[in-house]
Amino acid sequence: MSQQDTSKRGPGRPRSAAAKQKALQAAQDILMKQGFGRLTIEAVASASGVGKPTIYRNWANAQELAMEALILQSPDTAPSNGSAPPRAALTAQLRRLITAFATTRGRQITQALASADPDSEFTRAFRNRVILTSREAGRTLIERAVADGHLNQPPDIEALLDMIYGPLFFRLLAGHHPLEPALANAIADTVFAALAPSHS
Amino acid sequence: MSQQDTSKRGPGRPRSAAAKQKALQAAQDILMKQGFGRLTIEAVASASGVGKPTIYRNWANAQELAMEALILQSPDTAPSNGSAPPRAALTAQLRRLITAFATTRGRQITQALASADPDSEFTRAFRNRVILTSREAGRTLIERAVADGHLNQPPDIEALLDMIYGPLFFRLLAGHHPLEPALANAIADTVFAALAPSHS
Amino acid sequence: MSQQDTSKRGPGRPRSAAAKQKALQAAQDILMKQGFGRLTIEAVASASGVGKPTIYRNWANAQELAMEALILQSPDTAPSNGSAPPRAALTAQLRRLITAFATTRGRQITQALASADPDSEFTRAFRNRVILTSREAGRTLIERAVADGHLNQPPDIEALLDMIYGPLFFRLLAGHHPLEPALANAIADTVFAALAPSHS
Amino acid sequence: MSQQDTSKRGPGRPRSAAAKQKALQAAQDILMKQGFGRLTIEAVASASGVGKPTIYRNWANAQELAMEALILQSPDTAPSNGSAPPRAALTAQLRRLITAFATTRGRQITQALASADPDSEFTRAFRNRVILTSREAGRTLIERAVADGHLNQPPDIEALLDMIYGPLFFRLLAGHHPLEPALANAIADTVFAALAPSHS
DNA sequence: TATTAAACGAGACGGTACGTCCTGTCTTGGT
DNA sequence: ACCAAGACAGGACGTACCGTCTCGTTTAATA
Repeated sequence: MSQQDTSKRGPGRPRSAAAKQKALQAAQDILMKQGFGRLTIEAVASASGVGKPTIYRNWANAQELAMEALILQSPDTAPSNGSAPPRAALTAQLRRLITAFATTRGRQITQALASADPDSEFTRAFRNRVILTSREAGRTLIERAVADGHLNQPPDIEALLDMIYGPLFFRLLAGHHPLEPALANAIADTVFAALAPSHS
Repeated sequence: MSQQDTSKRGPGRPRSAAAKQKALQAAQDILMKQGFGRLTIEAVASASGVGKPTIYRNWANAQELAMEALILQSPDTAPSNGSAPPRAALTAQLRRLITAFATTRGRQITQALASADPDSEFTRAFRNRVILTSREAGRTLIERAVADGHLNQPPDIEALLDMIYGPLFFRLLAGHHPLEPALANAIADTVFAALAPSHS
Repeated sequence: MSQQDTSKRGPGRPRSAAAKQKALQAAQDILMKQGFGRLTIEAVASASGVGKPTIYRNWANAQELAMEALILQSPDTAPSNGSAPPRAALTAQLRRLITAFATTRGRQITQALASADPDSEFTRAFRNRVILTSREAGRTLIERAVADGHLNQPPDIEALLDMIYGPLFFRLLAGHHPLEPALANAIADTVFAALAPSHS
Repeated sequence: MSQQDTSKRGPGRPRSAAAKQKALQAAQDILMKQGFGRLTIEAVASASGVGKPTIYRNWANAQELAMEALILQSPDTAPSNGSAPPRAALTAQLRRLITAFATTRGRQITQALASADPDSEFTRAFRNRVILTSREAGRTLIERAVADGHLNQPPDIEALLDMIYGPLFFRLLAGHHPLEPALANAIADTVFAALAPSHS
């Protein structure tokens, strides 16, 4: 009888969800108003009224806190709607991503990724939630298009996905070119041109 | 002739090239042995025997110093050799980039880009030297291939270039997949498949 | 009654008396071995193992720290023993002061007084503890001698006290003449000559 | 063309008295407007347009420069006018000193004396010019009064002089009491009471 | 219901690095 | 030869955060 959880929890006061929430809220505010570089534990503690040790109980350092705050700000990593034709679906998803990232948040995500320990559990979770969901949705989309005969089987799906989603982060990171919606069409067109079924 | 320069120089003792060089050398050592996060002005000053004010006279902060040190470490951004067939030339260039970036240096470059002020003059120079030379070499390569009839004219050359070079930085930044040489072939193949001349 | 204090203490970790003590000890050592000019916050921090911010939490600057260290070094500003005849008591007190000040400490006290903010609370405390206790003891001594008929009432007691104790600091400050025990007798004799009761 | 100019003058450019004067003027300005603590070599160089090495050629450090600037500001160390009765002459001299020192300058003189190397030649000169001229004038005054029978021979003239002039510096240094003109009378009266000829 | 262990806020702790200022010395080119 | 300008190595300044550690005060599960 699956009694939910064996409830192995020591005695004592449980962690306060409210404190964690207040800290996250303050972190989001600071990210928006002051930027990634100003997101210090001290600033969050003083802005939220939460004690520093409580923050350290929930996150190992400011990067982790920033990543969790950035995850919460994720507007909607919702993948493309299933029924649309594949090229339009991919274009639409990329367009949504570009719109979502072309703000301060996009830059902050690259900063978080660059400064975080790449092997930490938190970083993995951040990557999954913020980047890889879209990339996995893209994989699904491609695979379905292949199955439906709209595309040839790509020889290296991982490389193809990185060619689709990499340009966004490249522009955010290097800043050599603005992150414009037109990029979405160009990417989708190139992918579909490269994998177009033979005669069609 | 060759009057070189009329030596327009303000009064006062000129900056010491030796001091700048010592600081850069120390910065490179620290980058290699301790990583980007340990590259502090204090550490460079103490390791190089150069005074802190002298360092601040040459660079506004540790990021700029790191960027200049990373530029100097650039092994060879030499573009592809001209005479090879275009696809092989692109593959070779990407392969060389991947080899050069798959070390600590690649990660450090993303960290520098992510943490630096994107509008600073120094950042612009860093971008040009470290990233855009390769990207521009790619542009030349593509344009020549188009002119020679090996490729169709791409509708958006900027997007195409970002699809070629973006995946490298994407993998460095997000770490979801290792930066392997096989990526070079996959990218080049995809590009040439997408832009293959009509009948072929 | 006299409920002493209900232990009014704010929240948070209380200041560490040990840290303060270690800093003071190091400050005293530096004063003795290297002099007032070498008493820097950095030196105290590094010699005592106390963090700089902790030092700044207790003292606003090196002068204040120096003053507190000098107070602690006060050997004994104990006033003269009551029962002696007044002139001998004054001579003895001056002699003790001269002996105590004719060392490095005397010079350091003038340096501290000269360099400190004259209106700060700390300076006031220093003045009271190091200088004015002796001066007030002198006042008591004079007043008792007047009451006992050994002296006439001086017209300006403040000026008289400064004539008694000023010469010591004058010599320490200007260095035109060494601070010798003979000065004690000369001062006491002059005072008692000036205020000798009429017929005597 | 550049005919040498055989005007007999030592080789090389002569030292500029103007530069020294400009530096001293700037030092005085800074002393008046910003105080002793702000009198740095850098500030003087930048305010006066004189190069730092030139300043170091004339003074070994900021204290010496401050002392020379303070000497120049000496309003009038003129001793008392000879013909007046001795007590009035002493009172008048003390009054003038008190007026001159009760400004910022008095405090600055104590700061200079306290911070300077007591054995340096410059400090000796400063002491002589700023302090001891008055004190020697006092000695002359006392000695003449003794010779004229207005005073008894003091047993320790050095101590007596320090009892006369010490109180001024004591008040400047310790700040326990303002430096008021009334002090002049009190001191003179005490001295003349102590050394009044026997029957009077 | 009382106990009790852990979480809470506050804030001090030892540190590290910051970026600035000043020191006293040393090149420069100009006069 | 001396000047101004200004760069140099060095070192202290006072501040900001780091991540850890007491404090005294809740708070809620357990006993």
